[in-house]
Amino acid sequence: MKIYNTMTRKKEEFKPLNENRVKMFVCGPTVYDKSHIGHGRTYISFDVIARYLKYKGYSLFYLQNITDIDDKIIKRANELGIEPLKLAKENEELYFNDMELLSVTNVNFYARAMEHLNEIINQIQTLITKGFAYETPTGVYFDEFCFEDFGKLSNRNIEELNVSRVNPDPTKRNPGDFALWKKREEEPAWDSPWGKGRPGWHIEDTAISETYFGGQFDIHGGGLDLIFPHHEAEIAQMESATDKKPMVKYWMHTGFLNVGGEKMSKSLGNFITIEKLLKEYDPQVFRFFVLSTHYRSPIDFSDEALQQSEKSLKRIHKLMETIEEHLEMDIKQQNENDNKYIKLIENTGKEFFKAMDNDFNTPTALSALFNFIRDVNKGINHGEISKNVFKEIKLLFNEFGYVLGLTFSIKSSKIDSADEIVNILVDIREKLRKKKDYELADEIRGRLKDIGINLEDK
RNA sequence: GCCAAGGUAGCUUAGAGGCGAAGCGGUGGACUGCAGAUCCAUUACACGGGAGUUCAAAUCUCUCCCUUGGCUCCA
Repeated sequence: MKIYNTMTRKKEEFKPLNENRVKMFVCGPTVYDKSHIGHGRTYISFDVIARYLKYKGYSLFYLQNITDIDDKIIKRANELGIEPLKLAKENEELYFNDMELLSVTNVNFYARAMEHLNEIINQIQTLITKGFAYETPTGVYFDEFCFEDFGKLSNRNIEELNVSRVNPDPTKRNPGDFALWKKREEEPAWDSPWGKGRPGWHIEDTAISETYFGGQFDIHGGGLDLIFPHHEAEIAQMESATDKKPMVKYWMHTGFLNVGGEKMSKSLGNFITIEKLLKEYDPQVFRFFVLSTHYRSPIDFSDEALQQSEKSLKRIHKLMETIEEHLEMDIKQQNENDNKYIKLIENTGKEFFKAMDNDFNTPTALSALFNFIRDVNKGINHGEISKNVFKEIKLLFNEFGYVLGLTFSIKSSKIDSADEIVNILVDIREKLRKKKDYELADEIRGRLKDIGINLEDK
């Protein structure tokens, strides 16, 4: 299996540090607002990565942090007139809820920054003791020039990063030095050896990952936007604090989600929350949409694209439905074509997993799946498929479904769950059709359509 | 300016030296009282321009053009 490593900018053979144990850390959200579809993209991608690692037999521990205190949270909480931690808690719950709806279910542990204050303080203390960090009247800062590798992940050089900065804090040694601890008197603030204040942005992740993983782990992931400065700072902190290099064996970053070709932002008015998305689309449709593009590529969100995904997904569902029907029918348990189809099933599996092995290439995996669907449909039309083969096909789709986090089984149609009154109308219409009274039958269909109920004859 | 990712059929996306991909759409057909849905078949000069390397290039090299993102917080 190969994974693209942002550090080396190429695909590398995946070998965990410790036999088949895999430690994966992915940067979680700052819970100052509802989550948006960009979060959805990133966490769906890592969910599939997690699923596939498990499927391959790795013993995975997937850790994610939750940033529950920072300037944005405080600002927003002040605007709303509530406690910052309360705001964080509320948004965190919404986040969990969104993730569950999107079938993002493989994080083993969520670590909140505020529940790791001791670890954060300890790590800062270590950095000061070892001479990487220094205290000033405004806070504790990391001295970038003490870490010679600074910039290695984002491919920048430290001199350039330290020339022009707008209004750098004059107490800092270098303009680019970043805060580990911000001294603040006003609430919310916590006690520390350097007085009251709160942690800087980058330190929580390394304090948390060191706590649960030690100084080194296999995979660190996040959105593309986190490479600089966030991940760069993490490397500097962790490798300086522990002296272990490299901190992370494989750095993985997901591409951006754009809306209508533009970056999603509140000022552009194209900001879409997951909550809003799910009012219009089935979560599975969004998931399929995300998986139809490679995780590192940018993906452009639009209604057209989502509708296209909806149709594609339906093609899969339809086949599953047809298979269920055939399993209930009186057809042969096996037949002379079985070998041919068993082989087809095997080859499809191979192709699918080969694509997944190649840096989690879900679009190619899906194209193997659709080729398979075409061949199976053809087989069904020719009456070539036996019950045994149908069962095998079902098993294969279950496997695919597990890895992708998609449910391929049939959904109850809207008619099934419709009101009894609608069912009565449908029954009457059936009788009219048998009597060939199409005029009245069509009127019923037409009027049901007017109120949003579509009837489709078998 | 610096760093990064791109330009592939009408659209959305894979692929990365040789065997012309997937989905959506278009067209034709099957099915249907009709419509729809579904299925099958088919379609498309596909690889931004130019030069080079090679027996062979969408894939490698050079060059030019264009797009997007980052360089302050951001998944």
